[in-house]
This record gives sequence, C-alpha cells and structure tokens, in this order.
Amino acid sequence: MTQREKSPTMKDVAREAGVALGTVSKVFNGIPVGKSYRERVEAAADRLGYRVNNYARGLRASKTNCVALILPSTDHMFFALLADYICDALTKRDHRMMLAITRDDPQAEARCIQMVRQNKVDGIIGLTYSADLEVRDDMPYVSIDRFISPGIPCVSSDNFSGGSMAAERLYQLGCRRLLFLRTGSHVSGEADKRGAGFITWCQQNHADFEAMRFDDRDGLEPVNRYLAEHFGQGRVDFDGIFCSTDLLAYRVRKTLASLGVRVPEDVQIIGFDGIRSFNSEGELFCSTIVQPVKQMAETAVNVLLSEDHSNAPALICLPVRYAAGGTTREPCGEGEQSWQVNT
Amino acid sequence: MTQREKSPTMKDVAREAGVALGTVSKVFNGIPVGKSYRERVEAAADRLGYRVNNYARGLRASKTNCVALILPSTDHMFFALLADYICDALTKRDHRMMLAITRDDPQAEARCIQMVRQNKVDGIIGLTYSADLEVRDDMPYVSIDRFISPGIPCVSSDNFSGGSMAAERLYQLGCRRLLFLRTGSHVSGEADKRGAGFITWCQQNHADFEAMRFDDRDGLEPVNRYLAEHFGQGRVDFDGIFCSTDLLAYRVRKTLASLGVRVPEDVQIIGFDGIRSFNSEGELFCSTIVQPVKQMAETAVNVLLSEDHSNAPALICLPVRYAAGGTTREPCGEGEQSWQVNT
DNA sequence: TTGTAAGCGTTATCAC
DNA sequence: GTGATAACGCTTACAA
Repeated sequence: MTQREKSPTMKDVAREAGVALGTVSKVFNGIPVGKSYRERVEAAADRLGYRVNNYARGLRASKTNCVALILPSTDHMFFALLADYICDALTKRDHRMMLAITRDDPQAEARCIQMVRQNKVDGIIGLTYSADLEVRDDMPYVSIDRFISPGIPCVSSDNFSGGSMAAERLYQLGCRRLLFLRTGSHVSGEADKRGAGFITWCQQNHADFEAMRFDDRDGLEPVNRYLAEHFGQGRVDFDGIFCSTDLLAYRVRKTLASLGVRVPEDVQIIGFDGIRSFNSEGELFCSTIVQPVKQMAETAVNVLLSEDHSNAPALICLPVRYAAGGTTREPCGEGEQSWQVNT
Repeated sequence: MTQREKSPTMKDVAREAGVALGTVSKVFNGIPVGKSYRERVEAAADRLGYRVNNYARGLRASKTNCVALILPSTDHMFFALLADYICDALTKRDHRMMLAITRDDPQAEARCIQMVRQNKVDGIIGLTYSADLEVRDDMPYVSIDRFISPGIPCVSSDNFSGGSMAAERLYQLGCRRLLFLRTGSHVSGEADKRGAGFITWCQQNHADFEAMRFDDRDGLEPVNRYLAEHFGQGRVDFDGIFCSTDLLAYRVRKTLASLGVRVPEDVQIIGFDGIRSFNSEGELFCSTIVQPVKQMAETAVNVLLSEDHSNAPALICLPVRYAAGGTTREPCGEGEQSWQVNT
C-alpha cells in the first residue's frame, strides 16, 4: 500500500527475452516482427507481468488512448446513462474515459476544457450549456445535443421529429386542444427543436395549440401558475400536453393532480427523454419520446475516433421512438408500466 | 480539428521569461522561488497559454493527479450519484477521475484493474463484486461497500445500524410480524449487514420476524412466489417488511398491489438506499434508510489521498438516516413524497 | 536562491 | 529484421 514497487519496463522485457528494446516496442505496437521474436517477447512480458506505460507513450507519441467526457453532472439518469454507454463504447475500442463534471457552471466548463487539454487526451466528448464556450478547433471534439460550430460534429437525437411525433400522437389519441410546455436552459441547444417540431406539426395539420416556454432559473412557480389558470376551478383548457422533458411531465402531472385534473382521463401527457426509474431497465415515468441514448453514445465515440474526422457531418440526428407509459389513453407498451402520483 | 498544434513547453516559458528551465518547474510545483522570478514566469506562462503536461510529469514523478473509479455501471442512481460526488471531491483536490465500468463481470473487473494500473493512476476507488478480486497491496486502494482485506480501507454506510433502525421503526409504527427480504449478489459484502442488524434488533427485542434471502441470479420469481404464499387469497402474514434495497421494496410493493394488499394500510415497507426519482433532488420511492452517498464519496477520497495511508482504519461506517417516503403510516418528511404503483 | 544535467519509459530513425 | 540512439516534457539532485 505504501510503496508502488516499480513495474517492469520494456528494457526488462527485452533483457528477459534476449532481444533488443526496439523489437519489444514493435511487438506492442502491432508492427510486424519475426514470429519467433514476437513469441519470445510475449512470453517474457507475460512472465514479468509487463504493461506498457501509458504516460511514457503519451509523452512520446502524443497518443494517449484516453478521451474526456464533459457532463453537467451524472446526477440525472440521462447523463448517467450516457456516461455508462460512452464508457463502454470507448472500452471496446481500447480507450479509457476521463470524466469531468461542470455543474452547469460556465467557469467550471472552461476549467474542464483546460484540464482536459492539459491531460493531452485524444479527444473530447462534451455536453455543455455555457453560452460562450471556447472550443478551439485544434483538438478532436464531439458535442452532444448542442451545435457549436460547423467544424465541430454534433450528435443529438432527432428532437424535431420527436416533437412532431408527440403532436401527432396526441392528436391521434383524440386530443384537440394541445399545449407545449418547456423549461430549460436559456442557452439554445438542439433540444429547442422539440418545440419547433411540435409547433410545425400543429400548424401544418391545423391543430389548435398553445406553446409556453419557461426558464429553468425561474423555478416551477410560473409553470404552476400557468397550469392553475388553465386547469383550476374545474377548467380543462387543454386535453393534450407535450412537455419538453420527462421531469417536467412528471411535475406537471403532479400539479394537475393537485388541481383535481385526472391523467390520462382528462388530459394526456407526453414527455421527452425516456427516463426510467432506478435504472435503464426500470419503468417509464410517463408516455414519452425515447432518446436513443446508446446509439448517441456509440455514434459520438465513432465520430470522435474515426480517422477522417475532418469530413464528418456537422450534425447527426438519431431516430427517436414513442413509448406509451401510462399518461396517455392506450395500453403501455413492451411491459412498460408507469407511476401514478399520490394526490 | 485535424492537427493539434504543439503547445508551449516549460522550455518556451523559460525562454520567454528569461529564466532557467528549473525555475519554471519550481514555480509550477509551488516550490519557493524569488518573487520577481515567479512573477516573470507566471506572466510568460500566461502569455503563452502554457499548461504543464501531465504525461511528462507522470512519467518523471510518477504522480499523475489522477485516480480511477471502478464501478459496476453508472446505470443506477446510487452508482451515478457516487461517481458524481467522487468526481467533485477529486476535482476539489485537483485530481482528475478516470471511470472504469465492469458490468459485474469478474473478468472485466480484473481487466479494469490492469488497465488502471497501467495508467499509473495515483490510486483506485473500487466498488466491485467479483469474488476473487486481486488487489495487490502496492497501490493505494479504497474499497466501497466491501471489505477486502485488513490492509485495504473500506468505506461504507452503517448497514448494521440501518437494519436495526428499520426494524425499530417498523415496530414503533405498530408492526408486530416483521419480514426481512433480501436479494443481491452471492458475493458477500457490507450490505449483508443490513439483514444482520435487522435480525439482531428483532431478537433483542423479542419481535416476531422472518428473514428470507434470495439470489439475484434467480430473478424475481422466488420472491413473488414467497409473497403469493404469504399474502395471496386475503392472507396478510406480515405487517412490516424491510427490503434490502429500494429497488426490491418497489418491486415488492408492486407485487403486493397485484395481490390486493394495500401499502401502507395493510403492510408497511422500508427500503434501503434512499434512491430518488430523476435525480438526487427527486422524490423517494419508498420509506427508506438513506445512505450518506456524499459523505461516502468524500471519505473515500480523503482516505485515498491522505498521506498516512498506512494507518487508515480498515473499515469506516458512515451514519445512515431514516426517511419516510409514503410506504409507512406517517407523514412524509422534508417535502418527501412518494410514488404509488398502478394496480 | 538559481542554473545544469541526468534520467523517467516509449517511440521513431537510422545504419546494419 | 534488428539494435543503438535521439527525442518527448518534466522533476530533481547537485553544483554554482
């Protein structure tokens, strides 16, 4: 525990195998080498428990096999799951993952980027919200859910289609007075397209709708006030609500319950994200547009690690799907079941 | 994007500042140096946008300011939150975090440890389940929730007290026929003490109880069968259940609901973990013993990074607390509210 | 106090 | 193919 006994080096392996240092290096870099030599080296390395030192390699070759993931936090199932899948995808490609957490603090985001650059990682996958993020073009960077500049690939789910999908679904389920509710960061990102998709569908299909946007910083008060105005005292001004996130949907449902409005009998609700309870095998909290988190993770890693990083598309939208989760008048799909709020 | 233009080195800074290389190094290592020199160096470094190269530093000094966190996954709020807090605690102490995910696979766990050692991190925080984990004593290692050997500090919550607490609480709430239900890994860990604490309390207080343990690998079938035997056809053999995890509590509640047993009217349930919906500010799923995740994270980091790592206590149990969350006959605490299962 | 120089473990470039 | 040898950027004795 106290001392780390120094591990064997290539030199040791070379001596043990009776070959030259360079030969050992080649073996560990997949560079062709005489079969008998290779075997000798591998045997010796095994015997000594040798592992290449990534720091020496990083120093010399500036190839570290490590990428950094920058997230606001992992204290949210969406982020946590993303981290999980990205870590997996990286491991499969023999890369390690450094995790940096920003807490939504622009300063911390800047610090993270600094820290990460200092660590000479091979690339960065970042999900950040700060308005004036400095991403210099000189390090492979893939952004998630936020378009930064044409030179930086952005991976996100197809938020626009998701919005349309929600509108269409509510309409098909019989809703005729639709409401779009959004809370979120004041920084614009791909998620804004959820509302755009919803509104576009409504307009094209001449559906009666209203769209309300609230800022995260104001808390839930404005939302609740709005709901009280439209659902208080027996009123039910809308019969279908699309919320920009599952969390919002859940809160709206709770507020509606306290106003005596029944879900899904009086109002049907669709959220966005596909968050589940406990873990990704849990139950949905509401009917929702499910983001393809795993695909997003794998795509981000693929784009980041692809050779021809230069001609990667600037924006990659991955398909979303709808899943019934108890807040719409239809059976829950695939064993999905949802929760009900205590009144 | 394509080329990483090479960043300035200490040599550049030295030249720019007109001082020797060693002086620059000292400045960046907090080693006392003439004030005027220090300022010149800092100015020069600033001008050049210099950052020390951690790989070179790691190679030379075998001090990398990086620790690895090994988790089964982050696809569970408990793990995700732990990762979140640990990352924070490390950042505060100017360390980076590498995350390695094992998927509960013993082989992957071994690979992780290898990988992590190869990366020459300063230490490891590990939450692992594999039975025959090889942790060599030559690298600082802190285990979470699992005692490995006296030489390796283990941080966990006070599972035993948590178990007693649950028993006592159920008793105070009027339950007289108690049941302990456990699912989990076949590998023994600190969490096993939850049951021990529960049973001990019951025995000492002459409370009538039953304890059932199931293996994760068998799925939920045996649990449901057991419940059906004791709660089916109008029977209510127990009026208070302590489940080894919130997830289990949630599932039990669902099964009971399907059997027509009301919670908390007919049976009161207490879980363990303190998992909340969506994120750590969400609502509890059940009345529960809350693990002090943040404290666990900070303690693990402190122990790992403390100088006198040698005489660290072998086992550190952090205090848990009880929180009412709707599955017991009492008001929910601190704005907690819980969920109710659809029948 | 400051400057100098010897590595840390690899990789890459050469002659052989 | 193989085997010396020079970097890579930094820390750390040690000499000035």
